Amino acid sequence: MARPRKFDEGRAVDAAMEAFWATGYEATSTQDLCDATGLGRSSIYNTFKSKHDLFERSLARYMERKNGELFELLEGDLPVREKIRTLLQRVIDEEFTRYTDGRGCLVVNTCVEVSAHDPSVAASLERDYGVRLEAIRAAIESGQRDGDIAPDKDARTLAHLVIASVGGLRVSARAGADRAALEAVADAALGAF
Amino acid sequence: MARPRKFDEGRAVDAAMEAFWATGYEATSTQDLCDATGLGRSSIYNTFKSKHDLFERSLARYMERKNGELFELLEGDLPVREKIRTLLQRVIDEEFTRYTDGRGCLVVNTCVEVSAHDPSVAASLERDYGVRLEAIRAAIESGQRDGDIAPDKDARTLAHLVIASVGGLRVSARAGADRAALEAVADAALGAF
DNA sequence: GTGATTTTGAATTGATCAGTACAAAATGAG
DNA sequence: CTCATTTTGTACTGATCAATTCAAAATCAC
Repeated sequence: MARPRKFDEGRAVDAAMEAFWATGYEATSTQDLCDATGLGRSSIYNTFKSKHDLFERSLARYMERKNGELFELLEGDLPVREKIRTLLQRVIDEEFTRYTDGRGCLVVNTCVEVSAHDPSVAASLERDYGVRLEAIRAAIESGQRDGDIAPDKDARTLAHLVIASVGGLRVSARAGADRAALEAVADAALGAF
Repeated sequence: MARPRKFDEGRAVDAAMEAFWATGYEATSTQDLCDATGLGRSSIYNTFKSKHDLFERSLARYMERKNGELFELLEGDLPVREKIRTLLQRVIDEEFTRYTDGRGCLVVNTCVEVSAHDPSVAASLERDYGVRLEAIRAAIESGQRDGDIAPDKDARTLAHLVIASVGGLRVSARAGADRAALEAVADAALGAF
């Protein structure tokens, strides 16, 4: 029928995601996106409606990837408290990984940088928050049935606490807190369980 | 001697601070800064070296203001736990104040948006973190001497936890968590005391 | 091969970016 | 008043912004 694409759309979104993740939405230019994806401007605008559209798809891809890791962890057979501990430890490890240092988490970055000025992105973030909340809440309730966590505690609240702890650790890491301090904070947060 | 300025430098920094706070560093243009301050470009560049310089002064002004409020709270005569509770409640109230909705906290915003790409700003944020940490730690130790907080707990760790809780609440608010959820999270964080 | 269809690259759009040049306006010192 | 000094407004710099235009290149159905 017609000339075929010589690039993979998914890989392009992945590459764009890396760029937005490293630099932020505003500070990533369309030229940066061309460089990162290896595509020309025409290919990008022919495939995606706009920089904004490509960003939303990059963000969705990031959420998909990160939530996949989260679900995998939660589906494992560790005691729930250990699952949460592992989650928080992973966040700390990520924040202090030398090669990716400073990127943090695209979801957290987007919450702070774009959500207030972009209703569509805000809705996407809110949906994602709900997905994570529900998964963590279910894991905690399961832990309560197993007797790992006191049954009188509100699983939903604990799930909110886990999510807030992740955000808090990430912001503190960016603010200059050292690793030992964040590990102590994670321990303290686990004390609520 | 010479023609006098017809504007107040401090008020100009205040106005610039509001602009950066509302819109972020990258998304605030020098024209926005002219509009916000009411100054012409010449006056701005004659007074401040660059947009970056004005940003750093705006950030310093914000820290000064916010830390002033914090010190005032910590110097009061509430039990320490109540001081922390008040601090967290204020953060939640701020995040849900209709007129300023979405601005969040300039320090948190800057941690996420700027710190990784700007060593000078990162150093300023780290210094500020240290200032807040020390003030909160001292208040907690004082509470331990008063018997309000168990003396076997590490005051420094609890102070890190307070700062991380503030960051976590602010990120969660931007992610779409509702007020009741954040108040429950704040209560849970207070459980560590 | 021919034609319909799509992708691609290069050039270009007007707008906006941060920052500067420069002369007019405003002041106090003498 | 006159002069030295500083601020101010306007116009402008070259660079870069997101996005578009358009024709050449590439493919498949026929």
